[in-house]
Amino acid sequence: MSSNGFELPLRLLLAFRTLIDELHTELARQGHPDIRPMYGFVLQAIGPDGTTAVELGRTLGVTKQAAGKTIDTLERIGYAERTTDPRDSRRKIVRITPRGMDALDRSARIFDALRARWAAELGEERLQALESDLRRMTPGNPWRLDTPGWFGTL
Amino acid sequence: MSSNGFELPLRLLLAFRTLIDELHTELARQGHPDIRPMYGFVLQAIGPDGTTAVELGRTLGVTKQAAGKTIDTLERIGYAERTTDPRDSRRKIVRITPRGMDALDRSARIFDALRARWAAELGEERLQALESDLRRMTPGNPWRLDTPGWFGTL
DNA sequence: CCTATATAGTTAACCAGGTTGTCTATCGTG
DNA sequence: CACGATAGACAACCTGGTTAACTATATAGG
Repeated sequence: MSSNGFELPLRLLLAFRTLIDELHTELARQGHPDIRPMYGFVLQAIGPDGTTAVELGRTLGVTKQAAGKTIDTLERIGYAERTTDPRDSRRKIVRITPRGMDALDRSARIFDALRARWAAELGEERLQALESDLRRMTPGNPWRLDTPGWFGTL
Repeated sequence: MSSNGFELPLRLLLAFRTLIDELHTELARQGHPDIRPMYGFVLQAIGPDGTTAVELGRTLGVTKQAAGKTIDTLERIGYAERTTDPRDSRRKIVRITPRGMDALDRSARIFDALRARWAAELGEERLQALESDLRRMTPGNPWRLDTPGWFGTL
């Protein structure tokens, strides 16, 4: 069956989905029940220095309006906040709140734990080979995902 | 960097997305410009013998209403059709049209070609190891994806 | 100095694909 | 034959996208 080209994409998706599901189960247990898969990516994309709606949209590969809506949501649930830029009053700097940082830190730790589980199951060597192979077959910068909603545009 | 747990899910998603993008570029070139990523999965889930909305929903892990909407779309663009079941007039059997079959056949061939490219790049042995590892870390039946829209519900 | 152009952000209308809840028609069984 | 279960359709709503239009501010040029 490994010669069936249909399986490869399916397994990649399934593996991703499995990891994300496990992450969110654990995140919910640790006090972040209303976080959704993409929020982690978005917070990561905002970065420690903050960003603006236009820039975030550019990073994520969506329109500034879509980025703005996402920021609205993140703000509403307390993971990000908008502040004005004193040097350009058109701009509003989006920053991650302490609660957002907490979610991000926990995500990182949970992902590490999940990776460790994979390593225990497959062996560190095989897992490193897998990661290296995936790195080889995918574009360089993993942040330019165009992810949020690209599967919605399915 | 391979010890950073964040990278694994990202690369899995990116790899999936890359394959799907390449598939659709090629599919568009071969006369199926308006097919969308999930249609292939859905057609696959419908299968050669047809199915019903309820059953399709069960297979894909979505509600029968969502399955019904998807069937509407597939019908509108000519990839599927509804026929009534003579033995149970409540049921409507959804069948793949010849055009739908054409898309499915081409998808299979394109996926095989993409897999061959991976094999050429990584070596057949490494690729088989990768597939086998992914199989080991994901649930058994790849069809029970819960895929359509799960990332929309992101 | 003052006008023209570019940029940041917001709002509105729409779309796709999901959800829940409700309703109708048909099947099948006690 | 009546009643419960099942198939499908419809409506209202949610989320996360899109395009288009508008406001406010910044900046460069004549």
